[in-house]
Amino acid sequence: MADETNRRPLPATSWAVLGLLSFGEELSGYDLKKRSDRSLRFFYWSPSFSQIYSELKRLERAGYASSRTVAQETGTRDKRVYRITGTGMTAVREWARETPPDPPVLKHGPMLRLWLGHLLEPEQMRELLLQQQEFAEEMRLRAVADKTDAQDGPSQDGPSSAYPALTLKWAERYYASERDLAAAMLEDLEDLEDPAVPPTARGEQP
Amino acid sequence: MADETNRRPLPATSWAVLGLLSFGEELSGYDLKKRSDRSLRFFYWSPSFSQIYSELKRLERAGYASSRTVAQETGTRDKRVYRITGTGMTAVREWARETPPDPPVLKHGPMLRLWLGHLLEPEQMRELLLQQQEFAEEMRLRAVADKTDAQDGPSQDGPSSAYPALTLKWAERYYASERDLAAAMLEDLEDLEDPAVPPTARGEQP
DNA sequence: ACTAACATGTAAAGCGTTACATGATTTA
DNA sequence: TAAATCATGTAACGCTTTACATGTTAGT
Repeated sequence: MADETNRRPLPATSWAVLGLLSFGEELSGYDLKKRSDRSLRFFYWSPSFSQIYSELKRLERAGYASSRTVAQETGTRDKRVYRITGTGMTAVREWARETPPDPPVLKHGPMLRLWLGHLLEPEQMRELLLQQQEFAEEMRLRAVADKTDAQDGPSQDGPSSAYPALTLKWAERYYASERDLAAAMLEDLEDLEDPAVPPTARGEQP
Repeated sequence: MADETNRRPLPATSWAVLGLLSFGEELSGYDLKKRSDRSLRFFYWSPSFSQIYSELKRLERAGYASSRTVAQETGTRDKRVYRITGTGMTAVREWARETPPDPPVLKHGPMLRLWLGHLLEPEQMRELLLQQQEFAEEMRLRAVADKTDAQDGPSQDGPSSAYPALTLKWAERYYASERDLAAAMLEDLEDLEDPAVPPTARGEQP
């Protein structure tokens, strides 16, 4: 039963978790965290285990998900699995359609350091940018891997995995760009430290 | 005097605010919020007024900043202005040099909606992407404007504004890419909805 | 037998926002 | 003289993480 005492709108994270369930599968908190790391992670952040567990409780309280315990074979262990309800499908659909998204937020730690370049040695700035390139390339490769995973296992009925695949394609390009942006800034940095060759003198006019 | 009872490491936001002070100016909380909106905002998020005020108190308690009240002319109004201390400069320099940055975090609300494309109408997805393009272009233009502002007003002594300008240049490219990524996804979406012309048949072979 | 990974949570604490309160200054 | 902006905070609240607690399963 839905507990309708909570009239406050749910935070985006709740909808993200309910979104993971909206593909129709019955999943445990642990499963949801893994799915989250392979999808949400690339364009939204992936919530911690403990938050996923508490979001699931909230969703159940709201009537948007139902749970049951599953006992495995002979062991006494029981795991709790969640499934989206009809009410939940209606609610998440309405949220996705009607609630205008907040502007994207970027928290870019490395760029924060580079902004404080007057406190760093040039070598440290280069190091930061190289690490950033590596990170971006690694994320890009993971997005590619998860995209092919999602396409190879189209599973059964459920909704098409076309849109998740589309966002992973977006992520692939996003991290490629992130990688190239680091490379470009590396060049800008060299121009700055070597004023003998001003940037306008490179690659202009034959 | 520094209150050394607090041994916990400061959160990144504290360093960001101290970073704003590390350029040497004496600034009020209000000033800092404005600076933040014109620099940090593009690659890190801009904290709220109330958080800036509480961060300033924490920085003063830690001995990293000092404040004094300034009375304007005849009015009884007094404003509090902050300046970084020597200890503060040392601390923020060490933080920037020694503390490895967390990986960049992106919270992309529009992409979260698009990932749930099976809950939306195609027209709504197009609308989301168009708004995203607009947003990205607006941010890009603001970064350009703030970059020229920063270069035109090199002010007096202080550290060079070269590194802030560099990060604004990065932001300019970042938001240009964000804009183009939305356009690319718009095309992918059309390919998806019109399977008569598969994507591989566009622009390949003569 | 031991270790790593699986699995499910609770508790405490801090981060960060929104709403609220207050008052001065400037502009229309 | 009314409204908008400048300016400085406090209080309440909720989001989110880290640390902790507990036990199972699978591999070596």
